[in-house]
Amino acid sequence: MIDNSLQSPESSKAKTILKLLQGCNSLKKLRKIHAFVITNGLQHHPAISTKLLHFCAVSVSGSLPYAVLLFRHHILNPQTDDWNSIIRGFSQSPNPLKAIFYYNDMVLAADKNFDCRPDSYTFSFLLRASERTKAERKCREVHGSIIRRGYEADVVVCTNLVKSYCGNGLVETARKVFDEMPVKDLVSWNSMILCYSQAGFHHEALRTYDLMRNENVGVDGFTLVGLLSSCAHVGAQNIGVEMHRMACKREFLRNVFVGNALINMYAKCGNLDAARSVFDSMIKRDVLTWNSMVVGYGGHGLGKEAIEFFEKMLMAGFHPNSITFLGLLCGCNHQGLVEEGVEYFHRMTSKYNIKPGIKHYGCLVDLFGRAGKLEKALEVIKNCPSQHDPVLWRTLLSSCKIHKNVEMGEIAMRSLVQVGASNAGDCILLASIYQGVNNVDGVARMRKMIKSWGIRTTPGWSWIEVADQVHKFVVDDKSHPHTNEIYNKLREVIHVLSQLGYVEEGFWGTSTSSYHSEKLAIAFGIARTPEGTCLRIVKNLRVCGDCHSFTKFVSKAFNREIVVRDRVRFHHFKGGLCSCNDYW
DNA sequence: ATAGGGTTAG
Repeated sequence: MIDNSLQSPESSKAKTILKLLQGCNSLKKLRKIHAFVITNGLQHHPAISTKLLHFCAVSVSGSLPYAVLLFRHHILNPQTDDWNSIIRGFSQSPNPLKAIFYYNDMVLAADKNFDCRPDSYTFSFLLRASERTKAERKCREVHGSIIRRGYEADVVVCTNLVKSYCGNGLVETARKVFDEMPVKDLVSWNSMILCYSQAGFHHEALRTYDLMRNENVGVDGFTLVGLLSSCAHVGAQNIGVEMHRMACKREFLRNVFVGNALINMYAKCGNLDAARSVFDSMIKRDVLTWNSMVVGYGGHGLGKEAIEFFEKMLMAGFHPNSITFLGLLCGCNHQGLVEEGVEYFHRMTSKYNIKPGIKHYGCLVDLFGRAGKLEKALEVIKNCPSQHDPVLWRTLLSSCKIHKNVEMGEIAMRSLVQVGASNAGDCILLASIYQGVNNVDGVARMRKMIKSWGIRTTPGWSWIEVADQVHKFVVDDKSHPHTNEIYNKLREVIHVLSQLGYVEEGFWGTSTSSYHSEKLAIAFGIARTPEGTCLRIVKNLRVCGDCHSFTKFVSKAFNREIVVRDRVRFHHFKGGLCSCNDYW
């Protein structure tokens, strides 16, 4: 029957239809073609129905419901290709679970019909579906099927498997699959690196690159983007510079993704000049390029520059998005540009139709709070759609600490308790507010609260990059292989500083014998880098008053520029002063 | 005929 139809005059019609399908770019045209197919009795012509199905299921101008219709009624005996089309269609649809259902049907059908066994393509689509459904059990099931059907050596299938496990939060399992792959190509390596980077395992990402280098699979733009993102997160500028060199050598600089990632890396490592020069050298830019600069300046507390770039961005014809405004507002915050910040906050909605998110409200609360307009800050929280968010109250609480406002601090604390989100950090904040006004009872109450809850604060850590190695320290860290050297150096540094007037501040006025992680990192940096080298520290919490003062003294006494990136912003220490003007 | 990879904020 098939052969007959190809021999008959209808075969020329079939050819026409296939050609029409190739140029089809809308559902409307598709319906016309389909009508033509039916009037000519060609709906069961295998080449045509398969092509039609593929188009409907996969093409952007196709239609998945239409594909289902074709699959059910026109394709009498679906083959692997047909199943693949429908599974692929659903795997990228809003309902990826259906892809898995179709796969189950396919397996049943394959018991009777040899022509519709799943192949490596099927598994690629299926894995994408199981990644998107966020069902780790499904992912494991699919893994089982892959092994049973003998595809565990297929590079593409395994790369998808790695991605799928990672997407489901099973990074270790993904790594195991990756390690067991008999053949790994450039894409597999890139995927593994990107997975780590996206999961926040930045050191693993960088370590994986070290392994990759020995494998002769090369490097491309994708590799660099993943690695640069991790460099940015851990503040590894030396490695980032190495990537930059590589990008220049291989002409990856035309690649917008690479350029953006470079700007971000330099900005996050505290080197805005380098970020700027990458920006200037880029031939093509997009919103992310501009955002990276605005966010870069904003994060450094350079509100004026952030605004300047924002205005340039508009003139260049780019549309700002919610991230642009986050950078802009952040810059206004740290420079105390209250009027400007408020103005941009309103313009965000009125002119650009961007709904402010919780972060934007947080910026506004911070903007008022930092500037001492605590009533205004409170008003913002009360008028905000998500006024039960602990982050906003916590922001207000820290503003109260800056301005030593007990009453407002208690309001913020009460709200935190009310929404059931108060933690030890909040108690410490309020305690230091009490401490500031010599309210002994208050301090004691907070101490008791922390004790009775038995909650511990987030452990702090600091990173420093010395000679292409990132070293991590926690409070009173003794795990570093050169602990003795570091502690000796630190004691020596403190001795030098104390002769210049530095006094160690204890927690709540008590003397303390503990060393915060950044002190250890700085001591290590001084011990291990040549004089004059800039030290770059990244830490997960805010800088405390004592460490801030310590770092200022170090920058002067040891003639070092020190860049500290804390959870919120950058501090550039130089000659005994900090770029934040002691306001952070 | 049909496959796998991308950066900001959090």
